[in-house]
Amino acid sequence: MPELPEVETVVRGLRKPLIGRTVHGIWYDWRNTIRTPSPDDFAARIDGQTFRAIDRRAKFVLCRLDHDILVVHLKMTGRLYVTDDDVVHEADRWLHFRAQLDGGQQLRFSDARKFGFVALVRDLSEIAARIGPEPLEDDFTPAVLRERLAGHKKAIKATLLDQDVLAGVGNIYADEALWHAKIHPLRAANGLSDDEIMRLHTGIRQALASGIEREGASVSWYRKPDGTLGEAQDHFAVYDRTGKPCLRCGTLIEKTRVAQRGTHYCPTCQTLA
DNA sequence: CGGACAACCTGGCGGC
DNA sequence: TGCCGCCAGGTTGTCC
Repeated sequence: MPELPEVETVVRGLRKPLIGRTVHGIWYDWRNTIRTPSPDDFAARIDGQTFRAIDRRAKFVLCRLDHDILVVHLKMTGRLYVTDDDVVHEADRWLHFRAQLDGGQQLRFSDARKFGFVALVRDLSEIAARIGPEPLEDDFTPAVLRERLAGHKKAIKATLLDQDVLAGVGNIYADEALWHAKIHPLRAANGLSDDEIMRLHTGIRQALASGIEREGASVSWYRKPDGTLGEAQDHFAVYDRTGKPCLRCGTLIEKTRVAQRGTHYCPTCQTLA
């Protein structure tokens, strides 16, 4: 599911039900779901801690407890939600982790593909050493983008997906941002003109802001914490629009592969030369 | 360093 | 209906 807009939507939806709640025990059924520390240490450490704040960094959900951070990565199919103890949730079919809360509620993590994980750390750097700048922060300027792209001569699409270069952009929003900027996904990252970098900077922020505004893209697995669909997919310019007309010029959108990822673009608006 | 590719896993979908 | 191959929003590690 989850790129920056989807994770941001999850974070916003979890604040109200989670902040102020205290953990009283955990349950899990898949060893790899708890990345660190060991399940026994995890259980002992989290017990009795209260959720104080919920934030996002890149695609990580950061649940700030009294002494630790409960970090959750949703990867492709992760879902994170709070329900009453006795509620059977539609996503429980793939439930792998649960934290019992006071007040008769539970924080649940479900993940059909089991790529996602939860972790308990003092600092995010323990599991993610280098993460690029947050593209929606005020200090992310075109100059910062130019500096981040310098030295990367591989395809701009692949570079945008690199979380060390820039935080939070994934396959959907990379395609959308490049369409907005009228840049071909195979252009060299360090070969963009100043004007193109300006357009890409705008395109990245526009694509991500639009995604957040629509509360994420429910292409297949993603749901908001309340279980309902996001609406960003109804406003894509190129992603999942193969064979449909470009919203700018009418040319049919094409799909190819860049960095082993499905890549959608307009062959007229986004050229290599 | 870059690029290709496999791994980690499962589910959904289209085609036959 | 059943089976098969392919695809999927992410990340990491390996090999050349």
